[in-house]
Amino acid sequence: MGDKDLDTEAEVARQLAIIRRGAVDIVPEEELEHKIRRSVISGEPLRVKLGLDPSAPDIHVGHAVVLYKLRQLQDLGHVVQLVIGDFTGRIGDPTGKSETRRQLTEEQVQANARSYEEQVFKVLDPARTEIHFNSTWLAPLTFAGVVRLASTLTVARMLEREDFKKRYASGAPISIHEFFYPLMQAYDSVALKTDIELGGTDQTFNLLMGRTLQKEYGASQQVALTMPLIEGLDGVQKMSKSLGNYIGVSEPAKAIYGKSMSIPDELMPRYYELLTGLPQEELDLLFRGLEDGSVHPRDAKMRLAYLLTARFQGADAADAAQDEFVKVFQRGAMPDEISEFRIADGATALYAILTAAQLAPSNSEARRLIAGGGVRIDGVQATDPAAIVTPADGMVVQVGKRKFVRLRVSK
RNA sequence: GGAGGGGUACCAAAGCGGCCAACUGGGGCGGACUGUAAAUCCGUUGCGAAAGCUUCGUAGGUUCGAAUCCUACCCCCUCCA
Repeated sequence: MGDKDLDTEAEVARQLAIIRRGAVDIVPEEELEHKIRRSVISGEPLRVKLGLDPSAPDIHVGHAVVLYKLRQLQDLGHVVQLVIGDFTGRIGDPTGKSETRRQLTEEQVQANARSYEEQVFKVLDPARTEIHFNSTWLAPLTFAGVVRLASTLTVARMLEREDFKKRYASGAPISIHEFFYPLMQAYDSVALKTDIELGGTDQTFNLLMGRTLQKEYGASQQVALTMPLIEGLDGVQKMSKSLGNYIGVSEPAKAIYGKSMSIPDELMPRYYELLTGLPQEELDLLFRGLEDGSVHPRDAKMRLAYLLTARFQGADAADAAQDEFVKVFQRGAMPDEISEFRIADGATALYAILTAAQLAPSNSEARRLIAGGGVRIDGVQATDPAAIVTPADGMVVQVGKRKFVRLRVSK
């Protein structure tokens, strides 16, 4: 074996190690190794696919886990194929939700795609990213083509999929067309000659379907690379928009910072591992410090919050968010910037002000908040639900720990 | 197609003629403690300033009075075909 071969093998091993880090599963791993070796020798980058749902362009930190992995692959010289599922989105995701997905217009799809780009490029390298729309190859399929697609697998095989299995077992309805969702996603891989497809562990079935279908169509089979689904702010449920336990990558710096600070301590290592990209040695050091008590969990979390905020909103914004956090929550002072609310001059019921300024959803709720001691005016607790207040220009009304509004009196 | 069971607030789940705006648990919100963590404790959780008004699958009916009884309809589940 010559030096060149040694170099090649070292490079293959290096890439494998990086790709493996944090991944739940690589199926099959030997194939990935072959693909990498071929790529290293030929200088041809691997094509790495990620499918995106066109209807929900709100990327949160949970998605970022996968994006980070993609970024690592890009840094290894490979190319990312983002597939906007504009066609897929039209027939409904088999999530078991009853409401039928509404059809998106061309304009909406385009707008969502742009929104995706903006968010995704906070992590990905645009120079190594291709964006595709799967209507390009799915829309022209004839019925014969569709039948051919469908003939590649059996109902029993489809029912291996967890949510189908459950719904079938429990007697919940499964529409035939839902079977096409995995098929279409798999066909994307055929059309794009994908080498590796990424996804959360919930995507395992779909990713493997890609392999099956590629084989059916005589193409080289992709490797399925799954990443963990990260828990949301509550520390229990998977991060998702519908559960409201997410940190959105486009949220204001303050929100990203604050939400990060509110995660349970137990979740910290996971977030550090999956979202910060810090070197393993540094993580080990940190985790050891947390265990033996030499690092205060609060400080570790502040650093995490800072890293996340800086990643998605820039270092300057992260600095400001951290200063603000220390000021408002650790020292109990007022934030620098408080949104303003215009109010007419003259005595008004406090609860009415809260409702009008959207600090409370209804007058009844506002009254409860006051009675519960959750309302402050210029830092002074107000406890009388029937209180009448004469608003002064600049007066700050606060609900709970984090909601502030400055009153601006219009004459 | 046949037989049975069920639809109650964000979720789960009591209530089965007045004491029910509806037990209880979870979740949410607020307070105390703190590190906007966890755990714990307390309060609160339809709207309305109030009087009161609208809620218990939908629409009618019985009654002084219904989430509770009757009728029709819709939906779900279990077993059988």
